[in-house]
Amino acid sequence: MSRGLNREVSMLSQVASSELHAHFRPHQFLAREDEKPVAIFRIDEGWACRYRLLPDGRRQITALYLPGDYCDPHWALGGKPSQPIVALTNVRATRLPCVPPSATSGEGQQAFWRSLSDMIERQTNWLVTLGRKTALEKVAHLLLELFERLRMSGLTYGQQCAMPLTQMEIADLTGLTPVHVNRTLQVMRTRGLVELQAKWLRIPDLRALRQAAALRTQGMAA
Amino acid sequence: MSRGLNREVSMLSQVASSELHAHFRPHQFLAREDEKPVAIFRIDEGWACRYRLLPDGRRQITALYLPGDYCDPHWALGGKPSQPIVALTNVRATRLPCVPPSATSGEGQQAFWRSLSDMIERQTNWLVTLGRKTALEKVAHLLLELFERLRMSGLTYGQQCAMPLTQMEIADLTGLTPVHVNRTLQVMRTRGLVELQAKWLRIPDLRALRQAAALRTQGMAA
DNA sequence: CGACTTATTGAACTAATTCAACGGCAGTGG
DNA sequence: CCACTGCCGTTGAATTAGTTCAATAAGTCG
Repeated sequence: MSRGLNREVSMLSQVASSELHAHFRPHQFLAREDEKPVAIFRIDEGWACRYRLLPDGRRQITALYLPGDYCDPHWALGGKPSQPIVALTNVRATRLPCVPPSATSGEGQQAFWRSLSDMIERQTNWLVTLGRKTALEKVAHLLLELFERLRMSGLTYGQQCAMPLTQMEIADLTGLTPVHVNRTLQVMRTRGLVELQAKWLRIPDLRALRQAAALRTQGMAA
Repeated sequence: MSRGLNREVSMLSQVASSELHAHFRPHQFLAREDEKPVAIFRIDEGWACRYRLLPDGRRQITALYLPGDYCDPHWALGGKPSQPIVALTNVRATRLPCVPPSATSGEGQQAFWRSLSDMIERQTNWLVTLGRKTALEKVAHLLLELFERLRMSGLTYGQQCAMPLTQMEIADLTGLTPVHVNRTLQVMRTRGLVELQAKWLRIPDLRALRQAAALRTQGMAA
């Protein structure tokens, strides 16, 4: 999924609306801002993100969608997409009906609510990180979250996982500049916190990285 | 960043569980971290907030609850409070049963879902602000959001509304230091963006403040 | 008043940004 | 094949937005 530049003949971004499956190439939109309530996608393969662009070009990515994620779950609450969603890699996704919350029940919906709940929780954690943490803590948080989310989906291999993000994308996720992301990653590498090369991430010491991310409670000098 | 100085009082924070109404004084908890799923409160009067504290004392406030808000709506999705909620002023609140999403319908629930949806939307906006905006934009965003939320509840008086937050609380909301909040407010005052004194906020030019906040360019056409 | 919290100001400092340049690598096109 | 182009990662130097430390004023409340 990382670099498989699959040259597709069709420039159509979506298959016919009656179809369940869709796929997208990097930079293609899964949803546009203020668009009509389209379907909700479940990502089957690849990465996507939601973001907002400020008038002067500053960009902040506000959610990352990995395989298994719904995209975007909170539309089911009645909102319209207020931010575009774009593919970061090649993406395979499944189109799901956009159900109102009161009309839902059953097993699949249970998973869906949990997914929404998780997204809110992650989002809240990022408020703390963006508001109060240092560059290194921010990047550590991101890489750790990626690894752990992928691990939950069985997409890690020992201490490793795919990491297709460019440093500029990492910057837009962490609220830093690409240059500073670069320098921060170098520090993390020399400290042995991460190994990151050729779009693969290896985390030698998960505990140390958690410590560096200052995520939840941890013992520190009193 | 705000130093430790965590002086949350640990008095009894709730009235008897059979009662519908509860009230809290500043620094009292409406909910504690990782507590059992208690009731959901609807704030009837006063302000409260949800926050996270880092081991070294840095604090980030992750949600602000104003009159009319549910506290916290996303618990209905099955999560437990992962962050404490504390009263910022005197608070009157109504205790509501914690309903599972699948068992809900009707008029009141409609409002509840919209409330959750709004909270997610606001939270997403804050990701952008904390990640990518300048100090002045951050503070402008906060004051603007406060004013517009209070206006929706009929709690504004012309161009004015209550603003009980201390500069330190503003700092913990915007991810700045209290000192820098002070200086930023002074700049905003001299630019005529806000008048702020004696816990009252006046916004002479709403449009100018919106501009300064670099929010989405759209008047919220009441 | 006295104790405390909050607001304000100055000066030194630093984490992160900005600007600019260079090298590698992949895709493109002759 | 090679040159060309664009993107991405890397590095250096100068700058700046925001922090930190410290001290003083101003409000609040018993």
